Amino acid sequence: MTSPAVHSRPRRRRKEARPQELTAAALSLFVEKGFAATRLDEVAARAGVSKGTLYLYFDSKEALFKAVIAEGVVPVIEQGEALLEDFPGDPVALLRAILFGWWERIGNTELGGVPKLMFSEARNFPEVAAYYHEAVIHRGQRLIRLAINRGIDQGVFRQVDVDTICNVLISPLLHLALWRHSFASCCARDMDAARYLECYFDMVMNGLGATSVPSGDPL
Amino acid sequence: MTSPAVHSRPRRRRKEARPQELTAAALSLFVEKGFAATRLDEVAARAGVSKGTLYLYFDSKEALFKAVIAEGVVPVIEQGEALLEDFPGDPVALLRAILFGWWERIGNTELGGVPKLMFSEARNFPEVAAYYHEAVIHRGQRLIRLAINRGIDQGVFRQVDVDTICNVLISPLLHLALWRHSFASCCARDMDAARYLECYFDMVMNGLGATSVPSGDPL
DNA sequence: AGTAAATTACTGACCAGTCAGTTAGTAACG
DNA sequence: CGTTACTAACTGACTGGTCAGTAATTTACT
Repeated sequence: MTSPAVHSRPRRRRKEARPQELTAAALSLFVEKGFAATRLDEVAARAGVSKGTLYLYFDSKEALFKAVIAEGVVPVIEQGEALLEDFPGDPVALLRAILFGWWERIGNTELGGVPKLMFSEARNFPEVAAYYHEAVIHRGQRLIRLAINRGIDQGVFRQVDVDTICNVLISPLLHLALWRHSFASCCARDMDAARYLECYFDMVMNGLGATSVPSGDPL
Repeated sequence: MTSPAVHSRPRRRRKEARPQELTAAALSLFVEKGFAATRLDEVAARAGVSKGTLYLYFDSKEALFKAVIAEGVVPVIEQGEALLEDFPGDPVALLRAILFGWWERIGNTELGGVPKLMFSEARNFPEVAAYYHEAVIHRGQRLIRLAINRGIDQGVFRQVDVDTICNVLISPLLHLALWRHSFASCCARDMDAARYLECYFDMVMNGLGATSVPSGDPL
């Protein structure tokens, strides 16, 4: 037989671990190069298998996309919901925990590229977009809404249009994440994240008319 | 404007008007379908010519992209700079004019799709991104910065991190524009723009500690 | 006629998805 | 423990379609 280098070919059979390995590889590449520009050959190669194998676990490129979201982002939302469930601190600390937690667990990780991915591809893949909207956006909005409502009920925040302000509040965080995965690569000065976050949160608390602004870090 | 092709053969020679017709068609399609998903055949067809003609005026798809920005967005920035030059009102009115003007002239028009386009493609076309950053983003940031500085100088706004807050302030507007060109298509409820803008501007003014008259420390 | 403007037909690279074939692992038997 | 028989994981060459960019040709205006 042809017998190519036998030494470095593990070529194990790993039915159990494959899907996670593939979605992890796909996440990296999608975030790095965009969905359209990522070839399935590359995804497979990074996961250490061939493209054919990828198709044993996922029906299509789109199905892989959906799996990336389900494996990567949805669990973080669930963590957030758990946090809200039994949070000890005041509403300001809660809101800070949610917003800064988003940054730490999504924005400032590889997952921070997912919002860009979704904005870019929502129109091309409406089914994936609908799933993301339901499983991530909607639930994320709910988290912020509940935190603000708690603050209003306690008289810590002034009366605001809660449904609308959820989207305003998350905007600067999304913007920072989008920036990092687009212009930051090619335009010299990166935004200073810590400075940006403090400036942002300070303005938001003033904007909400927060009556007590603790400086301690809840996370 | 153009005589609507009476089936037989318009096939006129219109060297002067072609570039604008082509960039206009390209803008529509890029915004509608994304850059990668837009075929040059379509762009040419919408402009009423063939693909070969397109290549008489633009060297490549990327060159067309750049032209779309130069023709579409840059002039609006120039308008903004003219506005700043001789604006009669107070800093609050100026900032409102800039931010709401952005929405009216960019966000709420076809051009509102350009930020999404840029975030999506910045990494794939670093040269275009660099041009956009220099000709649009940088100059836009400067507009907001000058307005805020004017407010701080007059004691109308509190002291803030001006360089950073420019990016925070534009975020919700970008977010609304991005939303409209992505999830809005497939997820039932569109955001109510007027309501969103008022809620946003109200929060921002509170966040900046805006007062009509210079006064003592509000906190 | 001469030439600028535009069209049409073509090329070559690219890539999602397929499938006939290969190999790693495992069980059954001696 | 070794051999054989079997199965499921895996492979990679191939297909069919797409599309940016080019070249040959035709049309319209002076």
